[in-house]
Amino acid sequence: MPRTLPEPSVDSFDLTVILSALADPGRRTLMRALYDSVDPIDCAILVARVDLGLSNPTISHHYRVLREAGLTRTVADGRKRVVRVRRDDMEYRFPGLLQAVLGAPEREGGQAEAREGRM
Amino acid sequence: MPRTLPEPSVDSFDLTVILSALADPGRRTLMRALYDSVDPIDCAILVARVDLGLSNPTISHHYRVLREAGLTRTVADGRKRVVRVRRDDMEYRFPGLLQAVLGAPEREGGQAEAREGRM
DNA sequence: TCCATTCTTTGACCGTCATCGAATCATAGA
DNA sequence: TCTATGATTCGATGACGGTCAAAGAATGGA
Repeated sequence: MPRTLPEPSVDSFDLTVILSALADPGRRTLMRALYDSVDPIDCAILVARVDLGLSNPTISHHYRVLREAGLTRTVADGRKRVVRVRRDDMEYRFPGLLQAVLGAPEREGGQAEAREGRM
Repeated sequence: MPRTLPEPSVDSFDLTVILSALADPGRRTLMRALYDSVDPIDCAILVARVDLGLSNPTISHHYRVLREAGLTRTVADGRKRVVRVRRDDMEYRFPGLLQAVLGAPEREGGQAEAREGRM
């Protein structure tokens, strides 16, 4: 029987907590991978895909931080953990934030970008 | 003679540094006051207006963090410090980020907001 | 030149955080 | 029931960050 792990209600989102959660590069990497996918993803598969180079306890810690900030929803089903971004809730409380944080390149010319106009 | 205090070039903006800078409530308060104003503001006047309840060294520290992240530009003229948001640079590197962070209410029903539709 | 004012830097303190190894827990399968 | 597997918790450690008091520039005025 799947059970949803503890998470804050959308009304109790805290911008400080959310920005602190997004301030970590590893957590942003997880968020981007989740953000690109519409469907929920198996935690283990996601981790294997992005390869953060961190230990299992640390990964688990990061998942928890994201979930307790309200950024993700995690459903435990047996030994499996399925996670997804709380898009609607985030959009309701902080419109455009996820797109601005996850959509922009980390550094100048990071990923494939438009790169036109403006000097 | 006015001199601009050291700041990063727009090409060396670091999302981790910027989000960390914005993760502090006091710094966000400063940023909002700056963001609402089009013209540069005298640091002392700004601080007096928002009243963070912090010591002078701490305020100075926060100003420095914002500046070194690339969020603000500070010009020293005599004993006066004039600061403003680097809107264009931020918009170029992280479009929509400042609006998303500074425009949304900190908590549910924080400031005067639309509050319509959506349950 | 000297003093008073204002901001910054320094140094220290303390709490928080990222990280890992080891131990613990929970579940699926034999 | 027993065991193997995957995730979490615990405990420790090192680093970072916010804060302030005290000391140190820098400036404007007497």
